[in-house]
Amino acid sequence: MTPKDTDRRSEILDAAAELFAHKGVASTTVREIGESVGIYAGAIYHYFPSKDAIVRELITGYLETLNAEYAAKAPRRLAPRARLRAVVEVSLRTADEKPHATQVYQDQLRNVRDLPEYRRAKALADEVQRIWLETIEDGKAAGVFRADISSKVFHRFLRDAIWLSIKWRHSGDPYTTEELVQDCIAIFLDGFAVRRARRTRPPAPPR
Amino acid sequence: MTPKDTDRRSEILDAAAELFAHKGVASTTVREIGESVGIYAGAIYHYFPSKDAIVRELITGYLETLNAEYAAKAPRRLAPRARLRAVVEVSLRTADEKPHATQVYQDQLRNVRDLPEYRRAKALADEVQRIWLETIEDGKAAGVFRADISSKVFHRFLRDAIWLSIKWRHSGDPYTTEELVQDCIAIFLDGFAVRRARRTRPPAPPR
DNA sequence: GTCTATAGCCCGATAGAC
DNA sequence: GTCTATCGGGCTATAGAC
Repeated sequence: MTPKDTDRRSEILDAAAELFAHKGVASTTVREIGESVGIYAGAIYHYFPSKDAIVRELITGYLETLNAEYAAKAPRRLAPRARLRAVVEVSLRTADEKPHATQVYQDQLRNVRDLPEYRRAKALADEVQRIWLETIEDGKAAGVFRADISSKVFHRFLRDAIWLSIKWRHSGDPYTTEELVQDCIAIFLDGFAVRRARRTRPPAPPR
Repeated sequence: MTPKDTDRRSEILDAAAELFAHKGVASTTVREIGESVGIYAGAIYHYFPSKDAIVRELITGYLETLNAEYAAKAPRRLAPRARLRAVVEVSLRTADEKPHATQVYQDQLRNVRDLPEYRRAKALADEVQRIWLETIEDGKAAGVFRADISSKVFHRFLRDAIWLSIKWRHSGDPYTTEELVQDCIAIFLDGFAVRRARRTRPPAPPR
């Protein structure tokens, strides 16, 4: 495959991602994808065997990046609070860098997770969940997270809040990802209620 | 309109809601809606002028119910913490009672909020948001909620966590709505971290 | 009020020229 | 590698019989 092919391929992938994220996969036509990169619909099929193959590649690529980033930036040796912060930060930064793929993943996974073509995507998604739950369980075992709330419930609340943040951010906000990470950790770990008795621990160091 | 008409109409509405929620609006055909109530596609158009009119009625009905319940169960005279709890509880119970309409609303609102046919739905959605923000701002003014976190950010996190809970619940869980409300309030107000210094206030009274 | 039948349109995907 | 042209099919919505 020549470099030109690679360029064109990823051009198509990017254009499709943007359309899918904006209008939904079902409502986006192959013709529209072609138009937005300046070729005819038929030519798309020179690079991808089907429309669904584009969706699949977007989702798989997103999940691969996410898992690689978790492994690099949120290793198990970190203290639970620091590791959870790292997991949150990686998730938000990845959503920042690949907002369209993130959106497509969230919109589509439920519809496709049981299809045999998506076996690999499902395995990658399961690994993401495993890392989240391990982080939470380790924190409970260390006594820094509350044992009276189910790990799965906490995981889902936090994950959903993070996922959906891509729908209300990027509107030209001055609100940075770093601020979002801080607010996220502040709310989910320390709560929105004003504390009667101040905690003795200093705030988490900036990174 | 005879009672039989009314029955048939809401039968169609319910069947459509279930299909829309499960497969997405775009991927659900009018034929399928007809099949699931035992009539032909053409007959649907005797009750609704278009497929979109069904979607619109579902969304508007959901938002009307939600606003009415807020007014009844979460009046402004409640203390901020109690009112926030009531808003959360009403939101979760309404999602429980109309899971399909809730899902359709969440899936569709972004796509349709600027369409003139959805002016009324948008106004109702704006009122929902106004109540949430008022509750949060009142709590800040009373000194029971943290002033260092943006009300909008907190609102979005909490709202998204609640909304998405319909996607992972109702799987025959023994986990009740009441437990979910409690966990939700516990996490979002008091945080998931173990507290070094115990709060002097007793736990919120059950209702 | 519900049926059958179909108009009219757009879709994903393919074939073959260049 | 991209074009033009088109196939086969599914869609929403309509028309007219009963």
